[in-house]
Amino acid sequence: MSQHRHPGAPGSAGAVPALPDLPEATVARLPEYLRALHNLADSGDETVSSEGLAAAAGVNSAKLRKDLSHLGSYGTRGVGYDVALLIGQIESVLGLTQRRAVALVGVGNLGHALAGYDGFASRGFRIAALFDADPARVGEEINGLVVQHVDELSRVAAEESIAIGVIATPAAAAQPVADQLVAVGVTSILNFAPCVLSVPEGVDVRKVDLAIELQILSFHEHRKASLTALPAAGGSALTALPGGLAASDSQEAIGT
Amino acid sequence: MSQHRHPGAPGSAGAVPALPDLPEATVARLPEYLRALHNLADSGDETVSSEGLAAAAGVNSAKLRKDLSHLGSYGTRGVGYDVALLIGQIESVLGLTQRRAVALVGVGNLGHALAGYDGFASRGFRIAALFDADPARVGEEINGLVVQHVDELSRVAAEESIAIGVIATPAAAAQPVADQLVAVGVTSILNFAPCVLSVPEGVDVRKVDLAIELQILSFHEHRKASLTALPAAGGSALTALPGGLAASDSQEAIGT
DNA sequence: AGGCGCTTGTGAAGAGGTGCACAAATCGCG
DNA sequence: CGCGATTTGTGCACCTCTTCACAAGCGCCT
Ligand SMILES: NC(=O)c1ccc[n+]([C@@H]2O[C@H](COP(=O)([O-])OP(=O)(O)OC[C@H]3O[C@@H](n4cnc5c(N)ncnc54)[C@H](O)[C@@H]3O)[C@@H](O)[C@H]2O)c1
Ligand SMILES: NC(=O)c1ccc[n+]([C@@H]2O[C@H](COP(=O)([O-])OP(=O)(O)OC[C@H]3O[C@@H](n4cnc5c(N)ncnc54)[C@H](O)[C@@H]3O)[C@@H](O)[C@H]2O)c1
Repeated sequence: MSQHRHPGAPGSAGAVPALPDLPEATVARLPEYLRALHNLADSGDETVSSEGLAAAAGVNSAKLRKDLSHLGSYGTRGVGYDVALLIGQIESVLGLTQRRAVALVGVGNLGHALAGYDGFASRGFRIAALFDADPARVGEEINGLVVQHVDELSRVAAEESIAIGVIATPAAAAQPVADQLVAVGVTSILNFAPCVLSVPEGVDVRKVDLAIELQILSFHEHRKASLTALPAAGGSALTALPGGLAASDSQEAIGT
Repeated sequence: MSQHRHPGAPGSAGAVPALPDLPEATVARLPEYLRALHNLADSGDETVSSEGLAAAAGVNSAKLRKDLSHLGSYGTRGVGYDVALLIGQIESVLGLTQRRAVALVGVGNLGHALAGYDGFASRGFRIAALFDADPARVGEEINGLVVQHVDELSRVAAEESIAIGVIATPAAAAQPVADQLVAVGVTSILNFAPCVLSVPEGVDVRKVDLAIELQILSFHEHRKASLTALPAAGGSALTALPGGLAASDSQEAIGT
């Protein structure tokens, strides 16, 4: 879902076990498990079965068990998993034992929302600095943080030990900003701008594009509409239009 | 990456070809191709090779060709793809020939940013209504739209033919809001709240959780730090700590 | 007209992920 | 102390997705 260049093995090709080397799909689900576990802990639950946790995380229980087995987690047969222990395990694997410092670049419409969001703090992150290129924005205070000019990035990155950069600038500025982040040593970037970033090997980029999400939903909406419209019609009109699909797409599923 | 329940075949199990039935992975990439194509079109390019488009979209060229072949797209061997034609094809497949109406529920911190974002309009969507439960927020005008009380949802959904619902409320309110959306006929939901939504079959839910994205980045950051720290150390200290990983995680990759 | 270089479309192999189904392990209870 | 109920961990088969490699097709140049 984004750019990842993790070669199969590190430099030394010997029998170094290294990290458990989780499947990427598992890594992507661990945070969801973690969130569900925190909910359970808040509810006072001390143990949870794979079935229960799977339901809370919205996945298949077999998948969950396999995921947890990958990180060598010790559940107890006949009982389930110890909630507190599992939270610790997952946080450890995800590297959340330390609170990572995040730098946010681009404090506009979206950047403001991100900067003002307190949900990051409770999930292992600390927004450590805000940057913008617009002099009018520099100096503004949001949630106790003062927006700094992007030229300060180099200095601040060192001071705050920035681990992750978040880009919320217009698309045109995203690549230069990414280059700047990489230049000061940031190796993880979360990009909200709708564009592809080119970064050197070893730097991870994840992208969030809301319009893409909507367009994927649109596809399914479109497909659902076609399916409900066809069975009565005959199904031949559609295959006859390879390029421009059927026109019966105005009522959609509203009123199903 | 979210909840999808699309059974293999529709009701009639006959030889109805129905829609091309694209692989889900392909569907997820089409919007990216579309964005890249629009950029090319703006640059005046009339044709593009799979290599060129793949680079612009950040994917492998073989993958791109296979994706496009799935939707029966006609490129020209020796030349490439006609940009304008391909844009039309993809928009048609994604159901973007009509501008879909989006309802946004929860006009808080994040909701404000979404409501004020003009990038949706250029990508096939129209934010048609804003809702909130807070009486203090109702009546506020954002970008020409007035925030309405969520109780009006039923009436407005019918009037505006809402196709997609976006949830930007606190997690606790997300499920009730989803239920309300489903009740008024919305079959596609984009959820920003960090929680699992339960919806009836036939309703598609996609989820965007920024904290999860950060946590995935954190994992890779953590892993990279371990890898650079180990080769010199020896590699045994780590396997001896199944639960609490190595402590050498303070310098990270900063200064690599 | 013919040949040459370029690019698409695709078969096939490989890699990765999913889910079933069941053996192994643990607890509680009689 | 043994037994049954329960739940984990995992081998295996299936499926989807990715990637390679190359034949087929197209346009251009001579
Ligand atoms: N607002 C949303 O809801 C939303 C939704 C989806 C995607 N996005 C994307 O997120 C990005 C930001 O959106 P927005 O609505 O906040 O835009 P915006 O114009 O409101 O904010 C962009 C900010 O980035 C700053 N900026 C520009 N160049 C910069 C640079 N080189 N260095 C540092 N800062 C710089 C600008 O001064 C501005 O403050 C855009 O790429 C947009 O497409 C936004
Ligand atoms: N702000 C961010 O950057 C950010 C980032 C990641 C995730 N999120 C998530 O997005 C959601 C919204 O975040 P936020 O920062 O905007 O929160 P917020 O509290 O600022 O806004 C929530 C809004 O939802 C409204 N609301 C509450 N219950 C409602 C209901 N039943 N019906 C309609 N509206 C209702 C509230 O009145 C409020 O206006 C949260 O779930 C949050 O975890 C936000």
